[in-house]
Amino acid sequence: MGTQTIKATCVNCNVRQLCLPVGLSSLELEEIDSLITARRRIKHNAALFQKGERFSSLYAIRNGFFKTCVTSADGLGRVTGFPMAGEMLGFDGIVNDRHICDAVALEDAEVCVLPLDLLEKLSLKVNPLHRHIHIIMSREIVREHDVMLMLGGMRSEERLAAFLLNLVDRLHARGYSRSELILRMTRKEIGSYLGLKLETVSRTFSRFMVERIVEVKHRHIQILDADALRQIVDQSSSL
Amino acid sequence: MGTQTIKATCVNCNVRQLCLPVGLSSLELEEIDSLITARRRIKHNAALFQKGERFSSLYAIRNGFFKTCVTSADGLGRVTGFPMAGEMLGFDGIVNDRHICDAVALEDAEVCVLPLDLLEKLSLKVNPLHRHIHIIMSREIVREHDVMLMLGGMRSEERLAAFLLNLVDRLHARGYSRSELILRMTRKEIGSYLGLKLETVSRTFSRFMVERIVEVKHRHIQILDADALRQIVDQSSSL
DNA sequence: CGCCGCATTGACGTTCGTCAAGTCTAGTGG
DNA sequence: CCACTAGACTTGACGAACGTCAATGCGGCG
Repeated sequence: MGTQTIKATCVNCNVRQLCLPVGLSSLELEEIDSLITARRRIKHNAALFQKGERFSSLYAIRNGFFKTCVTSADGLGRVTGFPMAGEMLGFDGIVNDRHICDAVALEDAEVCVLPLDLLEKLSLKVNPLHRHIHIIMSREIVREHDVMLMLGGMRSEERLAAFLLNLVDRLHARGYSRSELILRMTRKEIGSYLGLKLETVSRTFSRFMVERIVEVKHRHIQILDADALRQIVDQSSSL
Repeated sequence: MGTQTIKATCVNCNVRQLCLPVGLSSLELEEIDSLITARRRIKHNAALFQKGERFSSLYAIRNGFFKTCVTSADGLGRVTGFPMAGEMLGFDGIVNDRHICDAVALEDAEVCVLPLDLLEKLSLKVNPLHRHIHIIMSREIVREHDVMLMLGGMRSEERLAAFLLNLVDRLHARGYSRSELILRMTRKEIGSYLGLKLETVSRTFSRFMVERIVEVKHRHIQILDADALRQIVDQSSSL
């Protein structure tokens, strides 16, 4: 089993164009590699971290697909995001030194562990890194911003259309088709993320099928008319 | 008019316990003061920055009350936050070098201008500052996180209750009453923030009055039963 | 093969949005 | 000082969108 011990580095990572090291020189890249103290494999349905857990590190997803969710007191939880390979997790934990949500793998996954204090030390040396962290956090702020706008002002069709377009765009940036995708999450999880009940998600999918906008076969989605989806998103109601 | 030129510094700022300098030594505090190149006075209804405007600086609110909003294509906009004295603005602009929303003063206000590149340079010298920026951005991520949960899963009463409690808490941290407040925004702006129509906001206020939970006289709010409000928030519907 | 979780579909109820009328308030100018 | 007005707010009647409850279908896994 010697092949299993091939060192996983940023250099041989297939999402290095999307992840933390974008725009760094190969020298700087090695510095980052040196800071990654560990990688963790997370099995399907296992948690990378959980609400209340002590914060110490950020995580970069090397491969796999996650959901972030809060499992509220009443038992049921709410999904707040679906991060995928090349994206970073854990920023919620910095402010109070504890994570405020769970991160659960929706398929077997692997992440790079980035201890924040090491990252901060390193960014004293590697100058672009400094700005880089700010950019990634700003991106997360903007992402949540967009979700807020969606949740506050869109109706079910608009939400689901925006959701599908967002997913397929991000997948396309990772080399996948821009018209086909496999959903890694249940209708309930989609609904939770979109602020809808699972039945509404299901009905809306059905409506899209009738209108020949998408082809839905359980979790396999084919986008037949991306322009129609974009049009639906754009007509998002005022408020 | 000599008194007008008194230098405004962090040292004599009455929100220094809440703002960027928390936890810094007086020496470090002076460093921060040296980095604040300018202060800006923003008149009621004027914009501190606007969507599309080039990003260069973060802003710390010295006094006054703002709303952040996106004025969408269709004319009407959506409010995404109500930052107040001691809080920071502008993180949305870092990622794409342009602001993605407007920041508008809801009363005459004054802000400290913090150019990001100077801030980054300074945090090479002043070590705690480094972590501090991360904490403040993390706080913003968590704040938006909470808004997402509200917008996705709460009904009108729960949203308004959460809104009032949040406002009064933040005002209390600034030395104001924990049971009385003056709303600086219209019903429409509240509704926009909460994902509700202004009529619904008005009706919900009325219901709270009937139940003797709050006393509402236009924009003057008196909280009669904070526990009842907290109870309403806690029973937020599942999903 | 049978079970169980996920998904779809239908009938019905609730909540909130829409439309509209009318009130209140602060600000303006005679 | 007061009438006038515009904008903010309140309230009511109605309708649309989504949630709720329930029955049924489907597929994967032991």
